Amino acid sequence: MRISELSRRSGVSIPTIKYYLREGLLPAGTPTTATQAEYGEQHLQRLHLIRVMLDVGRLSISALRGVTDALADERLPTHDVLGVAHRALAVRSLGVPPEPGSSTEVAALLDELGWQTDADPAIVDELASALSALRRLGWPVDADAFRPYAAAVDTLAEGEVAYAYDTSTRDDAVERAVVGTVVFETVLTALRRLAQAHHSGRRPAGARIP
Amino acid sequence: MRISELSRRSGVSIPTIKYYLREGLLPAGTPTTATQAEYGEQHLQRLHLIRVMLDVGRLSISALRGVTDALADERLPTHDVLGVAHRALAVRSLGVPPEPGSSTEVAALLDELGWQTDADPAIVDELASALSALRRLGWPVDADAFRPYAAAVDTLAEGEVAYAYDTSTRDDAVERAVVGTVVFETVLTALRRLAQAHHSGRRPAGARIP
DNA sequence: CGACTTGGATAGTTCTACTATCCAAGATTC
DNA sequence: GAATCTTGGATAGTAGAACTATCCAAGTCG
Repeated sequence: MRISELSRRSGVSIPTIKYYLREGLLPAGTPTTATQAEYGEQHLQRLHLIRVMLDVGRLSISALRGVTDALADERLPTHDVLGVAHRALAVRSLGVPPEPGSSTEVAALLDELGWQTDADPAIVDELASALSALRRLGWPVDADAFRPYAAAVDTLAEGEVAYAYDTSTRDDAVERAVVGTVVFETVLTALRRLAQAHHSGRRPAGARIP
Repeated sequence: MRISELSRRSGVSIPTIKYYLREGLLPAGTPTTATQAEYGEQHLQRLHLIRVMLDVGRLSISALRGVTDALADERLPTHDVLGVAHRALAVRSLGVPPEPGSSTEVAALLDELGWQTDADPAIVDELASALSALRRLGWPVDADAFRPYAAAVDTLAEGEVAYAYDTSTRDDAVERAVVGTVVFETVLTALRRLAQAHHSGRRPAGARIP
């Protein structure tokens, strides 16, 4: 198919597709003549993937490029591509600088849980940053406050990883991991807010502050 | 204190503070003369809150304004302010339009869980949108796939709501709810990613796709 | 043959979150 | 009390992100 059909079937405008091509998010089609190229089903799938990452996952174009670059590097084994993709998904500059010691505190908790703390120092820093932000706002919390949250996501993550690896090709595994991480993240947070509304509504009226 | 001290103590530049004043995120100080005003500790606290919402929570200025506007409306009881704040936090235009029927499907699940589905139709739509996005990418999922996620956040949300209401003033309760929702959301997703890395690392090498 | 399409390049737009500059009134310092 | 900040308020400018529009020469289709 050519670009106009790709645009029609994906719902993405031609200028935007050209933009994604320029940015390297979408691999170039196979050229048929000097000024024309052919696109396949994988381009359509990739476009859907891009839209989901951008719209549902709120990823930036540059984070997305990190993922697609890893996908494009044929030499990398699945596990490494997953790592790269995972790191690309996690890029978020921490606005609140972590106070000294908070990273160690978080790392100690993770050690205790048996999780590798060296896997991704950026995420550890993010947790430390969240902890520091809470303290700056006057919340008397330590890393133990994160324990129930860790417990809650542990089993979820196990199933997700199992599902990601349960496929035949490297690209499928990476796509599953990326989609699962991003989409189910919004599912998780949406459900959490609904659960909060549910429990907030169940509070007896007397417990409410007038 | 005057603006320069507020800037020094908060770490936010004077032009930015002026910007927040213009945007109505920060209430004006009490004017001492025609061209000067006095700011208090609550302004400092509000600035910290704003920075956490923007930096940790990735909220937009307009979403933040929704929260601060609700806080500023003295007539609203706690529960309503929480509702407004909650809705302001949830604004995210769903890029993938939900397919027909998917909202009903999600609503059915929520009903079964005993959660009010009418509380916030926007969040239900968001879940429906996520479901549609997954299907568009070829995942054979239905709303039941969300069940373990709902179970995981249920107890978390219960504790969070209890903590938010366990305070003396309306503003404190709202601040707790907002901070808790936003900061612990990043905690939750960061921990989920660490848990994924942990379980991915535990996979036997043979199970990895080359 | 002539209208339309294509890939590629370049420039322009919209939105968000600031940042810079200016100004007159007031405060501070000498 | 004069000279030098500082302040609050207004207005304009900036950087980055994610598109969007326009142009063009080469090629395709009826």
